[in-house]
Amino acid sequence: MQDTMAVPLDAETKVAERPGDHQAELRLWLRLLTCTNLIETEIRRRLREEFNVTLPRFDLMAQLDKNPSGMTLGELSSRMMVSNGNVTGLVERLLAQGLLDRRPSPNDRRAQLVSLSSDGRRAFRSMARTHENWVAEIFAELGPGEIDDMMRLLAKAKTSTAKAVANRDAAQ
Amino acid sequence: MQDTMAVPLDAETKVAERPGDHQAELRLWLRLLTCTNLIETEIRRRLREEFNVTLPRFDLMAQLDKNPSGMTLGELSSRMMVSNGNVTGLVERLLAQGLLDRRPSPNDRRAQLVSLSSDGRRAFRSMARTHENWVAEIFAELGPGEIDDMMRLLAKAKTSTAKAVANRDAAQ
DNA sequence: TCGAGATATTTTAAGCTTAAAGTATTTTGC
DNA sequence: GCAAAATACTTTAAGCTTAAAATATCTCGA
Repeated sequence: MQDTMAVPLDAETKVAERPGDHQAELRLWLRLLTCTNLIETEIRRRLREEFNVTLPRFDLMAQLDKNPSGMTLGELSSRMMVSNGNVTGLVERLLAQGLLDRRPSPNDRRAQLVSLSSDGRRAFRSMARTHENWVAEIFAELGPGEIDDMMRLLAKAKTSTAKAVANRDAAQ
Repeated sequence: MQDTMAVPLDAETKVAERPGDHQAELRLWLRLLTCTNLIETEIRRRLREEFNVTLPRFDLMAQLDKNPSGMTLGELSSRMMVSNGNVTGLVERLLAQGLLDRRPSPNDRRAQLVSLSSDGRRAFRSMARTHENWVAEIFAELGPGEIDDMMRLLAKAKTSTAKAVANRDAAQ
């Protein structure tokens, strides 16, 4: 029978061949999204309540902490996977708070380099230590083996998604 | 030695006792967030490009499709896990598009019932079928066993998070 | 029944986010 | 060199999101 033949189909073909019957994947996506949102909401709430900071600002500061020599807005944009215009606004607000320093790029008059100010670095280091403990608390019930399993499964989901994105891009 | 004693500590205590050394959890959270955002961005893009609809509007319509007799804004708000004010705006925009019907609640003059209009239902059914195939394509490289594993791990992460949230709430 | 508290919703102010268009500068190919 | 293309960034308009305050209505107990 057609249905039981071991024809090697690529993932895209498999999906196209069997419309309907994707409940398992749909439930997985729903659960993945719900779970991630649950954690993200809690972390946003704690950052706001304990440090009066937003998650995007925290993330931007984390990038700068890893790059002490400074980054351009374009580098921040691609590392954070957000638009250029988004970074423009975030940097403005962090500069206004005195958490960032800004200087012109020595090579390129279009670009500017931003880095953590000493206040910014001090604030970030303190937040990061606490943040790490929050995350550990949130995942406390997962054992080391389960963490490894999840890392592996997420890596696979990521490459699977990348292929779907590539398929879509190829089809215009 | 203290470090090797098999003292039964609950998750919260374990975290508090060993500040630092939570790299594995931190990397897991980063990967979970990145992977979910990758998928979410792709789905948002396809919804916009193929159907000119946003993810929040699609989600709201999905709730109404599951509840054909209509829902109050408050029910929508709690099912979607977003604020009341958020739902007010989404419903306004969907009404303006002619995708929703609205009527006063028969019991409660404060509340209103919204449901999909016939246009809305037709549009949603069409989008939902395609959306299901997108999700299947995105997770195509995961086998049934891997989907089950991930479902189980996410469920565990969810209960673990719920406990962390409860801990935090208990501490004010 | 009356008033206090609860509930359903809206409004407001602030911030995040994007796509698209615009500006300034640099790079590239001839 | 110089024009065209690429790049770095900003601006704009639109939408999403929240917390907090405000409004309207309902419920419940004395």
